[in-house]
Amino acid sequence: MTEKQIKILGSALELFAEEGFQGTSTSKIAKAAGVSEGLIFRHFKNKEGLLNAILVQGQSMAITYISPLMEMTDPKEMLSAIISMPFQIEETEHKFWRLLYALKWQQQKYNSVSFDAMWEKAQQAFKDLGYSDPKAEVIILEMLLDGAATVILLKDEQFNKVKTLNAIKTKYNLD
Amino acid sequence: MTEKQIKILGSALELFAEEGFQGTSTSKIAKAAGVSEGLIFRHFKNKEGLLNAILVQGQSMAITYISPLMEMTDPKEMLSAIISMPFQIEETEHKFWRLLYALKWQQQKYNSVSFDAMWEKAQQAFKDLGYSDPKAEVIILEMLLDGAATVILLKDEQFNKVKTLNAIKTKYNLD
Amino acid sequence: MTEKQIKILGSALELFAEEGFQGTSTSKIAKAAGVSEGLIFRHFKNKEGLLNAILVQGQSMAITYISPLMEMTDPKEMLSAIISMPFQIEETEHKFWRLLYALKWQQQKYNSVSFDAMWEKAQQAFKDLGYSDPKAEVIILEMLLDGAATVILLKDEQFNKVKTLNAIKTKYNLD
Amino acid sequence: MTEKQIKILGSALELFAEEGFQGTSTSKIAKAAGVSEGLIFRHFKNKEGLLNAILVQGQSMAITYISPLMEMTDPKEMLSAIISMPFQIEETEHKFWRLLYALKWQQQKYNSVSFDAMWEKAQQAFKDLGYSDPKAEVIILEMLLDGAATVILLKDEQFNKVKTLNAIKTKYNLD
DNA sequence: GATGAATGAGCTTTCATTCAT
DNA sequence: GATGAATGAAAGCTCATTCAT
Repeated sequence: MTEKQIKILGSALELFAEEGFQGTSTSKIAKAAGVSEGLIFRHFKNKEGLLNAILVQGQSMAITYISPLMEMTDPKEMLSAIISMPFQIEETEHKFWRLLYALKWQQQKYNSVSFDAMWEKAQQAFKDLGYSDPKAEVIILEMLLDGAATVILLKDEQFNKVKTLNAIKTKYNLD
Repeated sequence: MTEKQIKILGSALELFAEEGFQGTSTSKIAKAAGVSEGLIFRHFKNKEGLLNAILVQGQSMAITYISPLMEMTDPKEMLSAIISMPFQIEETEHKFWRLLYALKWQQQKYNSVSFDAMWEKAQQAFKDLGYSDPKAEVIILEMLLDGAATVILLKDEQFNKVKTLNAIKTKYNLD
Repeated sequence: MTEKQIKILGSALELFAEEGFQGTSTSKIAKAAGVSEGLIFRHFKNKEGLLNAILVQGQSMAITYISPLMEMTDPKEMLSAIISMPFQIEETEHKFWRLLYALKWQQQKYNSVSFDAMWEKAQQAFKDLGYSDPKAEVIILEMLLDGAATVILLKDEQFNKVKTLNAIKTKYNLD
Repeated sequence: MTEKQIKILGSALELFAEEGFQGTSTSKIAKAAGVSEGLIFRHFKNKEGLLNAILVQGQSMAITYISPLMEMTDPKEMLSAIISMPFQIEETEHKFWRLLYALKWQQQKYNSVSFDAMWEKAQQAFKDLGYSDPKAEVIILEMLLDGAATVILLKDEQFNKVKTLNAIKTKYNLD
């Protein structure tokens, strides 16, 4: 990837996250990246191709997150790690997740990042810990973390992250 | 409101919810409503005016939901009612909430529907029930219900709503 | 058809005929027609839709030419009329035929105007006149008239039309 | 000429003939030739330079056709040879002639291949054979052969070439 | 000689909006 | 109130061409 390609991807991510995919024009992206508009299409074919490139990039980042979880053996440790995830989104990745969460509502085609395997393991963990309905438990945890991510991505710093995370962990007897 | 105005609002809501505000053209709305494109602008001035009209309409509907909660005195009953809310979104309102949730990500200006008063009461309820950190408790419940609504609005019927609702209520000792 | 639609069709025909379909930009057409560029698309959907509209218009004109031939009973009269056709293209229709002949080479999809029925009758006429191979005779006549039209449309007035027409008629014993 | 230059010329001819000069992009040519786009411009300066190179190439081929005719002394033999020309277009040259015929309609600047000298000789031949109006006779023959070439180049094999050629020769008492 | 990144102008098309009727 | 013709700006995208390597 050339320097300009990286610049384009960066500017596009930023703008897509802030103003939406449809709300961002390719000319705006080009200007923000300091690049001719044509170059976007030469490298990514489409506006959608540009989006896909961002998504692919993010996906490999997401895998970096999930894979260590998949190798944990202690159920408590694993659940704790899962729960911590949304609370540990780094500044640099913030934009990507904001985009991904926004896209969920726009079209069903953008489910690129899949956590299915992780939830499977979580269900096993709940079973190991003696929960009576592990399946329901996973659904509830999914909801909770989805909501947590939403709040963190949209109104970060309007609440105490550490305290909230600990409170959740306490609910699951993980501290 | 004339019949045509209602038709416009209905088609707009449907399309905005499905394809996004920016992703929906006024001509598409006009066609769907069986109305000339000019009429939209005569009645609602703007595309944004159309969105606002939908939002206002929805807000009064939302109030219908919240106000009975505000008059409940029993904390358990109230919390139970709050928790049930996302699980009871009716078919007819589905579109509206989908739009509202999607808009959250697009721009910060669309926070039209506010539940602040409700959460205030919820905090009091948690305090009454002897929770040690009612504030954190409210935040967690907000997250959980936001996540529940998300899942319900996006992949409805891929899980057992009744069972999940009951499981949550059990967690809060509400059954 | 509104006045502006007619203007668009007229300018488009002129430009397409002179500079080719691909060689003519919609903005040029709009400017020539004294019309906003958007209007072209509102009325004709596409650049290709515009071309089709021209072709349809021309087709009905062509039928005006052919239908009287179809009712002639005297074979000599009919052949004479067919042969005269390319030599009688009027100034106003010149542009249309130039476009049609140019399009033949571009894509095979533009065979809109069909003379099949006419050639069928011509074959019968040759048979009636005792020609030994009417089928070949028709093919040759088709070639000759196609070539005549080409020359007339491309380098009009570089030769004596009346004299040439008469010479051809003489060849077929039609004078 | 390097191998790549030949490849470029070949692909360009093919595409120009099939989709027109304006309808063919340089990038398409480059791709078809398996060559970088820049190379086209290094070798031929322009898209138009590329066309000219093709035309020059074709012209020398055309001369190969015409020059033997110019040395014939027997008028009948010569006319017979002229008439045969369009019916003997070889597979390999098909593309070139298609392009040349298409270009006639696009712009007047592309009259590269000239047969003037040949028609001059044809006129003399008609005179020698006692035709009353050799000039008109030449014009008619030009038309006929132009039409023949058109039909052959556009809808080859939809008719019997040999039979048609013979029928024409018979008309001119050349068999 | 050859590549491929990069450009900028121009292309077709869409879209929100206005206005005469 | 309602239509539909009309606009002009901006959108996404293509294309011939240049240039550093």
